[in-house]
Amino acid sequence: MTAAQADAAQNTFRALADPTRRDILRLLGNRDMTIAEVSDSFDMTRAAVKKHLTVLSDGGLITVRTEGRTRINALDPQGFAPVLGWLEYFDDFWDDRLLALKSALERNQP
Amino acid sequence: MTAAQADAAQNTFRALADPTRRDILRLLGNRDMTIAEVSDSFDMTRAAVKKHLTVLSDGGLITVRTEGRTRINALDPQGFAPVLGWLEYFDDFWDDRLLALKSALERNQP
DNA sequence: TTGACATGATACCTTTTGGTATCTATTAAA
DNA sequence: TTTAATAGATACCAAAAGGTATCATGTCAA
Repeated sequence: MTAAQADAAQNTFRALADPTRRDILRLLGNRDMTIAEVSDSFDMTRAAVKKHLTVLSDGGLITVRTEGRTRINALDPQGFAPVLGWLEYFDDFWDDRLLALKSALERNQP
Repeated sequence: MTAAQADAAQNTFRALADPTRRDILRLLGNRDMTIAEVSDSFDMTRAAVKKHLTVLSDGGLITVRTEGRTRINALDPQGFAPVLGWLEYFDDFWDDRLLALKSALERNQP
């Protein structure tokens, strides 16, 4: 792994470490949103949400496009690649029992 | 997702957010190790490594067993389940192009 | 052009995090 | 039974993280 790739992975892992940011990603999985729209879902100031969006952008997990005076935040699924790549190192350890557990967890999620 | 599951996921994501801890997991993927053995691979005190191991244990990513006066740290692959489960929420977004990218990343990793 | 709206930027505060230094407890061996 | 090795616990420190408040900037509309 190159140094740049390692940094990218670090930014991505860091972005995923905060529960608010993970919730934001789920929101953006439903539809693109402005900062104001994202902020409506959280009990914090827009400035705080903006900081989270910046971290998510640094992690490559979202992209932002400007439309007039609004800025639209969109999920970027490719941003997950560094994490998936890192996790694959452990593929040998994931047996059928673990995959079953993973599926069970998935079914319990909203 | 229950509150307990959410907490477990948080502890796991937090454990993965630090590059030293991700390196420790890779080390333990090769073989089980004592704290002293893990410490040999890093330029920091055993106390610092011990803290990282505690965070990894809180995240469910390693288990510890006592043998005489040594404590053996071992990778626990089941600890990845909350992360894999969370990531699966985005499965719909992972198209062939992304999977190809993921494979490319994997090939470049040591 | 004025005014309202959507956002960005900065300063500041508190808590958490990653680290060291130091002390204590337990276990194996001479 | 000393003595050395392995590890846990605690206090402490600097830096980073998450948050608020405030001000500046750009854009649309009357």
